[in-house]
Amino acid sequence: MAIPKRKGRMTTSSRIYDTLRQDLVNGRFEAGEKVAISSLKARYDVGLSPLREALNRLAAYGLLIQENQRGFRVPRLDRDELDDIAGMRRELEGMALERAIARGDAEWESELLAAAHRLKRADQAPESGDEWERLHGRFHRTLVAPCGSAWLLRFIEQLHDQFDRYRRLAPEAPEVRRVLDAQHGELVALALERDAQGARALMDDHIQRSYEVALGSFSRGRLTR
Amino acid sequence: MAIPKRKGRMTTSSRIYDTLRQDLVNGRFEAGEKVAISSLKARYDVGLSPLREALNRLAAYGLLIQENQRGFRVPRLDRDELDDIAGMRRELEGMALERAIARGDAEWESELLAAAHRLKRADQAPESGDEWERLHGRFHRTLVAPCGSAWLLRFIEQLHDQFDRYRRLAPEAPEVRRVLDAQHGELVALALERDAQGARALMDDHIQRSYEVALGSFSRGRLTR
DNA sequence: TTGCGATAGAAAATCGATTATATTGTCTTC
DNA sequence: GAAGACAATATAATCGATTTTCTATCGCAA
Repeated sequence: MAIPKRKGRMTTSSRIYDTLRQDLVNGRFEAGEKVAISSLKARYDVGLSPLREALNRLAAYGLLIQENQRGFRVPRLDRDELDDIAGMRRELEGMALERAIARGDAEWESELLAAAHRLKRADQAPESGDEWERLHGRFHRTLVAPCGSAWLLRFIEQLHDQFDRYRRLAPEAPEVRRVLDAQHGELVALALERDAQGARALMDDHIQRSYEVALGSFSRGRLTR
Repeated sequence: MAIPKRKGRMTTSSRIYDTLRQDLVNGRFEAGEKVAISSLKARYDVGLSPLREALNRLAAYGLLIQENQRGFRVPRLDRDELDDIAGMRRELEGMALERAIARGDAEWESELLAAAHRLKRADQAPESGDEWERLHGRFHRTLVAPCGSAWLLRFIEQLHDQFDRYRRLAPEAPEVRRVLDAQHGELVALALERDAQGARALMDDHIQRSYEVALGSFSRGRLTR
């Protein structure tokens, strides 16, 4: 068995990239805001070079907008773009889910059950929102993981990050939240039954409802920072 | 080789990004090769900072692999990955084409005809391969442009770049090339007739044949640099 | 031999300072 | 007053040098 590589191989660049990505997805920057590089330098206590490298990566990834000679901006929240992101999520995650159901093996079933269980426990422990986010992302990743297409997974990941920018700013919607949480379990059930059609339909509905929650980012949500 | 200065707001970073992207897509670097930063510095006659920023962007875009503390590598050419890329192209470009046909207006029809005509002329003038590549890319972009989804277009663009890494290394296939060239015209005809089904089917076939050409990158093509 | 540790050299990552560009504010002119 | 020119300031981009980390090689012991 191969020895697991040292996790410690991290550069300042990569660390700050991860941190900034999280902070951008979680709405810790005002949408549309100009990102003053020197203020980030102070805020995260890093040098210019690794910081700029991280910003360049984030711009290529789509979480920042880069304008030559004018630095970086946080993308605006835009209703049409949210529609686009949600629509693409439906298409791509539906596709990925069907394939995953066709290809996933017994090990996948186990991991899926585990991921769903962890998420369910987090649903009921409302104290740690960040932990819930982590497990939620992980559940959705696990669901589509064996779809067989690395590029499809990559795109889905990217869309999730974009989508979450909106969702995390939206006001809480406890009733919808309860439905969404329940759907996670139903998705697992349909996946285990290998009901691709049913699962895809449910995923579609799941994303649609999430989208409706995320739409809230345009009303009250924007102001509650 | 010096980086040509372009008009407009351009940074060294952006210039070298464009150049490197082209060079990577066109197979001017050996697949799997480790990219020695200092050799690039000499090759393109730029400083370390803008070069590293460009490399970071390219890694986030998927044309390079970044390994912490070990710099950058050109991704290997991998048969399974080519399958993946071609498959995703079929899915996404098919989807985009259907939507474009449903939404494209008269102006789109004009631009499409123009793009197809320019490409056709380039087909018959085999001297300038780079120009043909430019017009070919432009034609395919025009075809799907009014699909209505910026993210879909973004993903398609990215997949094209990935696909072309393989295609440009593959040996010439004049007979298939002739078929592919003819299909461009047929695609325009079907688009103008608003035959979404037919156009999608043809696009599927078009990508499939291109894929078969690109497969050649695994035999002789690899050596013809 | 084979494996281990030390080490010199190479390469990547980062820093501190400089240069180039954009932005802001002020003054002038019409 | 509004528009434009200019200077002052702020910020982005880049450079040259330094620090850190990897990698190849060697000597030595089992």
